[in-house]
Formats: sequence, structure tokens, C-alpha cells
Amino acid sequence: MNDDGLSIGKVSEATGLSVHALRFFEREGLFLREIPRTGGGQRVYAQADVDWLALCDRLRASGMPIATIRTFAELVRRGPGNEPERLALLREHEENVRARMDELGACLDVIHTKVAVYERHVREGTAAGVWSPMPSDG
Amino acid sequence: MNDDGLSIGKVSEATGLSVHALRFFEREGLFLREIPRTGGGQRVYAQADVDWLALCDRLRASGMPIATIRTFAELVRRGPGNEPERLALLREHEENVRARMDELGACLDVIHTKVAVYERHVREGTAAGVWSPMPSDG
DNA sequence: CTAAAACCTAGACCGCGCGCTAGGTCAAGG
DNA sequence: CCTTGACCTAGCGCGCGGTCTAGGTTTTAG
Repeated sequence: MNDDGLSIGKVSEATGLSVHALRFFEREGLFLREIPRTGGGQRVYAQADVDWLALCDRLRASGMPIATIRTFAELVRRGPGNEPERLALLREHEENVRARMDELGACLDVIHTKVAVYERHVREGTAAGVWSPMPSDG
Repeated sequence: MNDDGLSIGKVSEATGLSVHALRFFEREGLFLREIPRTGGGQRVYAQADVDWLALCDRLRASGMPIATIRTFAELVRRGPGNEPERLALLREHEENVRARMDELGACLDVIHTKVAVYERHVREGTAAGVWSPMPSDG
């Protein structure tokens, strides 16, 4: 209704983050600016805040800790001039995510091998022996 | 030195898990059997326990909660006959891991796009404007 | 104008996966 | 034998990323 002013509820809906989480993020200093308030003290967000939250959400979903997002937000708030630092931070996270994917891939190999063993086992009707209490296995 | 009897310290070394973690796992019922003790009450592990721990470690590393590992361990302890249940549990986890990898991949796209933007930005010498306090961005 | 819905702050609480401490006991080398 | 280091139990504490409650105020729809 207001030209671009969004209530916390709207932002919650738009981002999928709970209103609790939004207030928590604010306390933690994750926003790029002070969120303005109405006379009565209620937060008024802009679309830009929602866009930033969307990015935060992807960073979080990929395992970036709140503290690191805060560091990044601080760099942005500090204004132009520190782009190389921001880039370094993002690159490092990118590396972390790739590493995590690799690790998951390796785990997947192990798990899938286990699955394959059980599949054969079940298909062939509980072959027994190797599958008793303590056969080095599970 | 004993024919196959491993102290908790040895197992810790062999698995990379802390002795605290090993005792914690035991309290949480993650082992496939009661770990036997010396007369003096010290745990005596076998190689099979270490092998099982290695699997647990991969399950943990891929995000399986302790409670789910316990469920799996309980099935194994219960003995032959429930292999289909074990298989279902493993398959579900495999699916979860794949889903997680997909999610990470999607995040990676977003992050790498951001990285690319910053790379160009930095390469071209702080292009300014779009990078001030609140340009829908970070 | 009123009632309901949405919002506010401060702060307690939660599940997870351990880590660490206190206060002892046990085992192996010299 | 005695020291030293590894081990034992019980149980509290912690960091993370929020959630939830209590008690009150603001906004909005009718």
C-alpha cells in the first residue's frame, strides 16, 4: 500500500524467514543499513532489503555462519573501496562449498556401496552369516 | 599387544574420534554390541568396532543425526530379519545426501555469479554507483 | 470507535554434538 | 614398588541458530 514500504510480516512471507529470524538477523547486524521504523516503532523494509535477505539465505543454506555474513555485511556497509576483501570472502566460501560437495560425494560412494550390498542381500533372501551381530559390519 | 583388544585411546587414534566422543557414542547406544571391559572396567574394543565406527563417521559426516544412527544400530543389533528396514533407512539417507548436494549446487550457482560480478568489478577498478550502501545488492 | 491482527522488546529456552572438569581408579615401565 | 599416564563415571557447559513467551503497543478493517 505504501510505495515500497514492507512490514516484517510481508518480508517474512516474501523470504520464507520467520519474523523471529528477521529480528534476530537485525540484532546480529546482518542488514546493510539500519531498518527504518514508523512513528510507532514498527520496521519498514524496502525491496532492497528483501533482495539482500535472499542472498543471505543462500549463504546460510550453503553453510556460511552468521558471523561471516555479518563480516560481509560490515564490509558492504563500510562502502566502496573494500571490494577485494568482499571478493576474497566470497571466494573462500565458494571453495568451502565445493569442498563440502566433494566430501558429500565421497560419503555418498560409501553409503551407496552399503545400499548396493543390502539390495543384493535382500534380493537374494537374507543370505545370513555375514549379517549376524558382529561381522565387522552393519 | 593383546590379540585384537584395543583401548579407547587406540580406537580414538584409529578413527580420529575423541575419547569423549567414543564414550558419548556408547552412552547414545550407537555400538552394535556391549563393549566388553577389563576387570578394572576399561573398555576393550575389537577391530569390528573400529570398522563400524568408520561407517558411523561417514554417516555423520554426511549429516545423519545421532538418533538415526542409533535406529540403524538397533536394527542391526536386533539381528537378521529386518534387512529391508535397514535398506530403507540407508536409501532414505542416500536420497537426503543427494538432495543436499543438489541444494549446495544451486547455492554455488548464486555464489559464483556473485563472485564473477565482484571479479569484473575489481578488475575494472571499483566501478562505483551500483556498489554504494543500498543498491539492492552486496 | 472498536476489536482483532500485527507488531514491539527483552529475555528465556531448545536440540545438537560434543568438550571439559572433578575426583578418583587402573595398568605398564623402570 | 611406585610413578606416570591412560582410563573411569557423572554431570555441567557451550556455540550455533534460531524459537517461543510474556506483556504491552500499533495498525487496520469494519
